[in-house]
Amino acid sequence: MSLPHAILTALLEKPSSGLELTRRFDKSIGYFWSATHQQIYRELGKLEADGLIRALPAEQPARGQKKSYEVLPAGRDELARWTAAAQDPRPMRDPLPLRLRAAAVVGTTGLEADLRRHLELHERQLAEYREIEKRDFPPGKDGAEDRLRHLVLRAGIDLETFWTQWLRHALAEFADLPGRGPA
Amino acid sequence: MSLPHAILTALLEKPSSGLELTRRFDKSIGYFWSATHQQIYRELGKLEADGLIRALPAEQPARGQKKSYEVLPAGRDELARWTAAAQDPRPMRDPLPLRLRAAAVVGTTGLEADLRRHLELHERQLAEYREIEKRDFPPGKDGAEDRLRHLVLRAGIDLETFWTQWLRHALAEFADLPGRGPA
DNA sequence: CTAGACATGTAACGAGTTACATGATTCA
DNA sequence: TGAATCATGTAACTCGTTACATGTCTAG
Repeated sequence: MSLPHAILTALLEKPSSGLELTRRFDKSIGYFWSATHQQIYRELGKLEADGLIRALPAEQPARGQKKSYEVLPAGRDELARWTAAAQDPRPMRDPLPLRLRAAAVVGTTGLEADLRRHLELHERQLAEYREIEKRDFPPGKDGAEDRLRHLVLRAGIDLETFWTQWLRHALAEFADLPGRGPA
Repeated sequence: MSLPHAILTALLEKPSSGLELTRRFDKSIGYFWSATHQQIYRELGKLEADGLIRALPAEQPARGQKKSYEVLPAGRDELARWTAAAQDPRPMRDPLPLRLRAAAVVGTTGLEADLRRHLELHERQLAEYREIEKRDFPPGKDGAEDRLRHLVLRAGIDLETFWTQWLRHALAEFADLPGRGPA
C-alpha cells in the first residue's frame, strides 16, 4: 500500500498528469520507490474513484489528451494518516546474497564478473547522489522541509555506500578463495 | 525469479519437505529472502513439473503426508546458470523514506514514534546477527563455503547497521525541527 | 476418542511487469 | 500526408499475501 501514497505526495508537491508523474518517478521519487506508467495510470484511476484526487477541470474525456490531477482534502488526510501509522519494517529481499549462498553450493564460476559490474553501478549511483546533495542541499538551506528531504537523500547515499563497501569486501574474499569451481 | 532458486539452494543443502523448507525460510534463508508456506508449495509444484526436483520415493499420494524433495541434475544446472548470470541490481524500495518525504508535505505528527520503534527492531535484529556471527563463524572457520556464508551474514549485519545509524540521525533531526505540524 | 500439532494444499486478491493498442499533436 | 513523439490506456501474466480447507499423527 505504498504506491498510492507516493502518488499523493507527488501530486501535493505539484499537480501533474500521468506521464509527468511517470517522469518524476524516474527521477527523485524513483530513488526509493519506482513505478511504471501502467501502474501509475491504474492507481490514478483508483484514487479518483475513491475520491482522494480529482482531474483538473478541462473537459477532456478522451485518450491522447493530457489529464492533470490534484489532491482533494480526503487525499491529504489519508496521506497524513498513512505517514503516521505504525508499519513494520520490510525484511530485506535481495537476490545478491542469495546468489552468494547458492555459489557456496554450486560454485562461484561467473559470479565474480557480475559482482564487479554491480560495484561499478553502485559507485556511479553513489556519485550521482553526492552531486545532487552538493547541488540541492548547500550548508545554508535548512528549513524543516529541506532537512526532511535531505534525510531521504542521506538514506540513498548511505545505502549505496553500504553496497559498494560490501561488494568490495566480497570481491576481496573471492580473490583469495582456493578453488573456483563447485565447493 | 529468485524464489525457485532459493528453494533449489535450500534443497541442495539438504533435501526437505515443504514445511521443513518453510521453517528454514523463517530462519537463515529468510534473513535475505522470506517466503510463506503457500508460496513454497506452489513453487515446489512448478519445480517438480519442470523436472528440476523430484519427490523422494515413498509412495504417499495424499494430503497430510510428509513429502520430501531432492534436486535433480537439471535443477543443479539451472541454479548454477542463474547464479552466474548477469542481473541488474534492484532499485531500493522502502516505504520509510517515502513517509519522510510525505511528512515534508503533510507534517511529521506521529511519525517520530514509529521511527523509534523501527530503531528498536533494527537494533534487536542487529544484535541477533552478531550473536549468530559469534556462534557460527569463529576465527578458525574459513573454508570456501564458510567464507561465502559469512559474507552473506555480513550483508545482513551491515544493512542493519545502516538502518540503525540512519534512524538515529533522523530522530536527532526531528528533535530540533521547529514546528511539528504540517510544513 | 478427541484435542492439538503437523503437514499439505486451494482460493481470492493485490501489486508489479511486459507487451501491446489507441488517439492527439507536431513537423518535415 | 505520414512519421515521430506525446499521452493515455488494456490485457495477460507472475509474484506475494491473506484466509481458509483438509487430512494425518500423537498424547492424554
